Amino acid sequence: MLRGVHALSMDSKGRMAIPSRFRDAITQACQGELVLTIDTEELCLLLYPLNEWEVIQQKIEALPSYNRAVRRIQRLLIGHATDIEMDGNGRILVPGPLRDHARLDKKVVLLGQGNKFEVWDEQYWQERRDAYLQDDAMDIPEAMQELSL
Amino acid sequence: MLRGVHALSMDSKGRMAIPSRFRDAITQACQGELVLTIDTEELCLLLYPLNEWEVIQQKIEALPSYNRAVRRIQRLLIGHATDIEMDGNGRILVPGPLRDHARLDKKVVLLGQGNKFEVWDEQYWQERRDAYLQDDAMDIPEAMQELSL
DNA sequence: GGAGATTGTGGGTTTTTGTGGCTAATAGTG
DNA sequence: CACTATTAGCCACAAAAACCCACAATCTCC
Repeated sequence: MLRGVHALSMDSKGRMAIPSRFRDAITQACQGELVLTIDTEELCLLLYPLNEWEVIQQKIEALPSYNRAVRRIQRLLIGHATDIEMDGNGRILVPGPLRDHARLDKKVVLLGQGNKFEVWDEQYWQERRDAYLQDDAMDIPEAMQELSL
Repeated sequence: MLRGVHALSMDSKGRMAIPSRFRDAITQACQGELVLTIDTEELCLLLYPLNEWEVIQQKIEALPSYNRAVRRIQRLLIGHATDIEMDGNGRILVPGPLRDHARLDKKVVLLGQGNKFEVWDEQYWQERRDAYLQDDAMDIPEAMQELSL
C-alpha cells in the first residue's frame, strides 16, 4: 500500500531516490521493475510497480477502441509508459521526455496513491494542493455521500 | 473507543506522546502502527490505528477515478497518509510536512473521535471550538432529525 | 501527607537514508 | 573504428530519523 507525501530531489541526471520504506515492498512485488507514464488529467507522472501496471494496461486495452476518449487515453497512457528499474541505491532514472512533460525541476514530490505513486514538481504540487483544499464545494457523487471517515 | 481532549506538547523534533491510557489498546489493535493524514475541511490532522485506516482507504480507492471530487479526496487523504509507529516511550513523530499543514506549534491537542484522533494546534483548536459553540443555527440533515441524546 | 510508581518531556548518540559527485560501461553517430 | 553523449554503478558525505537513557511532574496507594 503506497501512501504519503515524500519531498525528494532529483540530481542533475534526473535520478530520484525511492523512499527506503517502500524499497523492500517494491523489490518483493516486482523485483524493482516499475512503469512510469503520464497522467492524462494533471501535470504529473504515474509510477506503477510492474505487476500493478499490467492489470491497468489490460483494462485499458480491453476498452472499445472506436471511442475517441478511449483512443485518447490509450495513446497517452500506454504510449508514454516506460519501463524503469531501481538501481543499487534504490534510485530511478526519469527519462528526459517525461521529466519535461511534468516540468520536473530539482525539487519533486512523490505522492502515494494506493497502487501507484504520482510524481509532481514540488512547487506545482503545492499550488494544486492548495487549490484542492479550498475547493471544498464540489458536487459530491452519490458513491461518496455515505462515506464516513 | 477513542475520546476526550488531551493537551500535549511537541518537542523540538516534532514528537508527541500518546496518552498512556490508549497505548495498550493501540498496541493490541494494530501493534502500535498508526496512520496520520490531513483533514480535508479543517486545519487539523487525523490519526488512525492502521486497521481502522485500511478500511477507509479501501473505500476511497474503490471510488471511480475519473470523478473530480473523488480525485480530490484521494489526493488529499491518501496522498498525505503517512505510516507512523509508536516509539519505546509511546511517542509518535509527526512528519514535517504534516506539522506545517496543521500549523502545529509546541502546544497541541489530541481529540478523541471514536475510531480516530484529531490533532490540533492548541490555540487554533480553542478558536474553532468557540466558533462551533456559537454556531448553533445550522441546517440539520435528515439523519440527525431523529437523534436523541 | 509521603513514598513509590507511572507518565510526559528533553537531550545525546548511533544508525539509517537521501544526495552529490566520480568513474566505468554502453550505445549512438559520423 | 574512433569519439561523444548518455547511462549505470559505486563511494562518501551530511542530514534526519530511530533509539536509548535520564529527569521531572503527576498520580496512586498506603
